[in-house]
Amino acid sequence: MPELPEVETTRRGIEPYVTGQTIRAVTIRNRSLRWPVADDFERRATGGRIDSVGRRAKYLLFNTAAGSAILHLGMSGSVSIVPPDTPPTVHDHVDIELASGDVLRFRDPRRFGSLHWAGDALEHRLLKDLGPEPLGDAFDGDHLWRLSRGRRIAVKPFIMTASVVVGVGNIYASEALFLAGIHPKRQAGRVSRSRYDRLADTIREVLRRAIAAGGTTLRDFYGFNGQAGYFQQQLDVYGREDEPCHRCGAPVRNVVLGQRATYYCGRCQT
DNA sequence: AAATATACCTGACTGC
DNA sequence: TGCAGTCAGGTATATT
Repeated sequence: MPELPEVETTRRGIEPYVTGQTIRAVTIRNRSLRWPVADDFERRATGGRIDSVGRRAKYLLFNTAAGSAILHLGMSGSVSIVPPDTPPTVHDHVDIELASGDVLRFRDPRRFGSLHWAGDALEHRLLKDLGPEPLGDAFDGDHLWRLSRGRRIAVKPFIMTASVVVGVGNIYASEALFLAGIHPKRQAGRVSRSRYDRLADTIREVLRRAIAAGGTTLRDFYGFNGQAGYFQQQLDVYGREDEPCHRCGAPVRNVVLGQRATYYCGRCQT
């Protein structure tokens, strides 16, 4: 399941193959993604030169002078670079053929992903109201503390809210809260300023480490070249129900919080 | 306004 | 072996 580290791993993987390439053709085999792909996507994208491959939150941005393709991998999406004339398989929904002959291929079995075109990607409705990048300068403990005052929502769903901070998905939310020693059910408005400083640090730390490890492969995430990430080997709590806490040895607990599996140590996290 | 529920989808897994 | 049922989860949107 792509979270920010998986998307960033993908971005870095495809960047050398895509940057500077002109889009020769676009083939969309299935437009029924999370939102239907616009009818004019092919026309607007074809012929443009991809000057850079960017990322905002978990959206990949293929930037041309005329605008950007905005690709979200959803839960099960992946992109790969394949040689010319590689036959598509059942869930290969979009091909972007480059001047080099390589094809940028989007596969998404569950079709929770999406593909848009925008003249200015950052002004697109899906992007314009997003919170700061967790690895950027605008994100710190003070930001979390200010936004959380008076909020009764549990801290875990709070840090997973896109208008608060982007890119903190279910796995890394549990991990960051463990490292910060904060109970996931604690009300966001009742976490102290100093603990938010610590939490901002652990969010950055866990995301950086996961990017360095090539992402987390839990079920069906693989990088652009089919390579598995290996951050799952470093997970402290996620998916470790009843196994001993790495810090104190107490069994890791699993509860559902806001419809999401949540893992934590009942002794270390308060 | 904030909190919570819903919708989208299919592969992987479970239990019979 | 097969089948029905359950679960997973990102996130915009609808509902409370």
